[in-house]
Amino acid sequence: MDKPQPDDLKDAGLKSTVPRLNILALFKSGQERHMSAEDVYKQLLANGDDVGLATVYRVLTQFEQAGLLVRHYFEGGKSVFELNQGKHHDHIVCLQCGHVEEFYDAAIESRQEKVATERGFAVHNHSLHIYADCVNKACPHKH
Amino acid sequence: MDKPQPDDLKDAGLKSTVPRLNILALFKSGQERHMSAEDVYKQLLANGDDVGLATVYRVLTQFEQAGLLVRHYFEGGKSVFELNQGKHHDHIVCLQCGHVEEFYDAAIESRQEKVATERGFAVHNHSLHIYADCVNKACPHKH
DNA sequence: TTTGAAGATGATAATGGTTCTCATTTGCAA
DNA sequence: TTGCAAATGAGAACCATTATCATCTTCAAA
Repeated sequence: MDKPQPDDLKDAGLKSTVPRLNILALFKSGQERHMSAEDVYKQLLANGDDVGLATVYRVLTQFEQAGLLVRHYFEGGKSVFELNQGKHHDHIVCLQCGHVEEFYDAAIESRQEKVATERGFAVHNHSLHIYADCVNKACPHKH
Repeated sequence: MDKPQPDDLKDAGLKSTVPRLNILALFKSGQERHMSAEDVYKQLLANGDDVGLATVYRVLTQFEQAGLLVRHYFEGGKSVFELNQGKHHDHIVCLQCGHVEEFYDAAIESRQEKVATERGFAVHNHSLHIYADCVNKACPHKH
């Protein structure tokens, strides 16, 4: 199941509409894992899909609430979305080319939980963003 | 040296002006460690200082660049500043009352560095935000 | 398959945080 | 005290995002 199924939407309690199918398809295409609303909007237009920016924002938010997408608040103001693959991970963001790399470190995860509970907090979620520079050659990553 | 010294500004290469002194004094007063531009603006007005919002934003940014303040991008859109005390730390933010608690965990820090360098990144900085609920009684924290 | 109403869309206005503009004021070295 | 570069403040401008609302779709029921 890589191609968008109307069921993905149905299961999320959302009507299966053209904009929603297109947006889900875009994320599932995997070309770009992390996209802002603007990115999605432009990509859809480039694909010839006629969609409104307001709809993109709405759908992105709905998908987030439905658990289809995960939203990230990176530095820079605009939030970025990625397909929810179930498995949590954190991010390294290249300050030069904007490339986002994902990682998961069990030790970090467990220490976080420990720190929070020790202080009487019930963890909801967390975000760990490492801002760095791609070190080798001229940014091995895209753009 | 807890009261604002003109030298703090001089050392940062900034002219010693009334708004800058007031803003620095506010942070050094320690009443509120984490404040948004709006928070600072309102507090200054409440103190009887006549300042413009634009100036607050400008000064906050200058202080950040000068290393006097540290800026945080918590969820919620607006950035928050705190006095730079030299020692890095991360944050737990209560989703109910907005209370911010600081912590430092050496294990987490070193694992982060490891993860990043392993992937060919030169770490610039990072942000680790744990979003949680104060677990005991009705939010032991303020507001 | 047609139909109708709830729900979705999209153009645009509105919002909220932040930055820019520019005329006026201030800090400070000479 | 003076002169000017730097700083300030009021308001316009900006940008990402959300709200409004008239029109258009989806989909279940007939």
